[in-house]
Amino acid sequence: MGRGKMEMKRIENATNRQVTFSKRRNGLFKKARELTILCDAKVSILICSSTAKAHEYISPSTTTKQLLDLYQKTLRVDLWSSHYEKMLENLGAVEQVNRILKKQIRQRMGESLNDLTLEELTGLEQDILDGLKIIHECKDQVLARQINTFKRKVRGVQKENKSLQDGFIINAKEEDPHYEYELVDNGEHCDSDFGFQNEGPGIFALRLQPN
Amino acid sequence: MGRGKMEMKRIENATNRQVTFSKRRNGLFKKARELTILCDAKVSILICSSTAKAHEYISPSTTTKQLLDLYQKTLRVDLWSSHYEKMLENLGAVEQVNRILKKQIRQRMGESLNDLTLEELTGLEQDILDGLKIIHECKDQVLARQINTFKRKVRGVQKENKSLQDGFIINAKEEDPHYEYELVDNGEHCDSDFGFQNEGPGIFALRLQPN
DNA sequence: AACTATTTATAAGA
DNA sequence: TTCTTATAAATAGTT
Repeated sequence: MGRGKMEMKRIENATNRQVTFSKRRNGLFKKARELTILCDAKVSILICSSTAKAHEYISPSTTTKQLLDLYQKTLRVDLWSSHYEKMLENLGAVEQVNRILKKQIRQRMGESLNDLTLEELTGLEQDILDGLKIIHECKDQVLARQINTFKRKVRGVQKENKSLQDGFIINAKEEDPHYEYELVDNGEHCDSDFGFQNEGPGIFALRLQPN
Repeated sequence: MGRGKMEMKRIENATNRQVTFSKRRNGLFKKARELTILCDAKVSILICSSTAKAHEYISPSTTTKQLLDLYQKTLRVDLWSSHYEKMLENLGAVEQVNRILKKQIRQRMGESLNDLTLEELTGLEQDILDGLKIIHECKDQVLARQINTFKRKVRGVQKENKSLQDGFIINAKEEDPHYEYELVDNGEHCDSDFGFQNEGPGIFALRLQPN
């Protein structure tokens, strides 16, 4: 139908193929629409073009899913089951992992210990001690960092004070030559809450909740 | 296309409707077949006629299910969702829990600590110490129980020995009246592997594996 | 996207 | 259903 008979084989020219696809897809959908109206049928068309694009026609007043259900029912096929099974399997596996993880945490929190042997308890204890050691080291590092930061800050402030003092002392000396000695401070025994300013009283993210 | 223009509305005569349905269904399938060949596309057509009969066209070298999957993927719809929405949600939630649990365990093992504040580290440490304390208590209880069991056993054996000794001593005294003092033992400093007989060298069930 | 020469689909009738 | 055939519709190639 057109200027010359078409040979029934793949159109090699990609542009022509794309154009023909568009035209014929529209034609197909039109035919489907007509069938729907004239014959009171329900039609679903799914097309994936060679460029992997999806196209769909579905009769009004129905859905692809409805039609699929009807189709499965009358042709006695089951398109869902493999999906369903896969997902169930997946869920089961994840839940299993979950149970194991929860038990590990419970045991690390001192629950569900009754069914452990002495050797298992000793192993658990050792694991916890290992972790604790690393956490201690980490904490020490954090503390050391914060102390250094604080020291730097103090040194900065001291320097600033010194400058101010120098100016001040020049003035003070004129009135009282002993004034400068009362301002000396080595800055090491400060009880400031260094570094904690922004951490607030929030809930500790890592406090474990048994469940 | 035929003798006279068709009005686009349901054909009321049931026979005519059925005949037209047959013809047009074949026409539609033929068009689908041509589209498949000419344009290298994959086409699926599902039709449910007004008499609730199902009819299907599917491009060769594919299946309805394959095409549905492809279609869903490219159009980002999920036909299964109404079936599996809950399950998916469920899976997502369980996976989320899983991730959190894994992170907690990792942190208790001394990993992933870099993003913790000093307060969080301190909280984590305290949690671990709390758990450890309970585990120590539990271990002590297990030990105490095993020692008691052992003591009972020893006492039983001692009693038995005593009976045997009594018989033996009666015989021994006749030859050497000092013999009985060399057998006295309070049973407290035994280094037996009491209670470990059935636990073998197996892997400790609770040694945590990171990841 | 629009045109048009042709092919194709199909409605009605047999 | 299938065949025939007049006619409507679809569309390949072109612009």
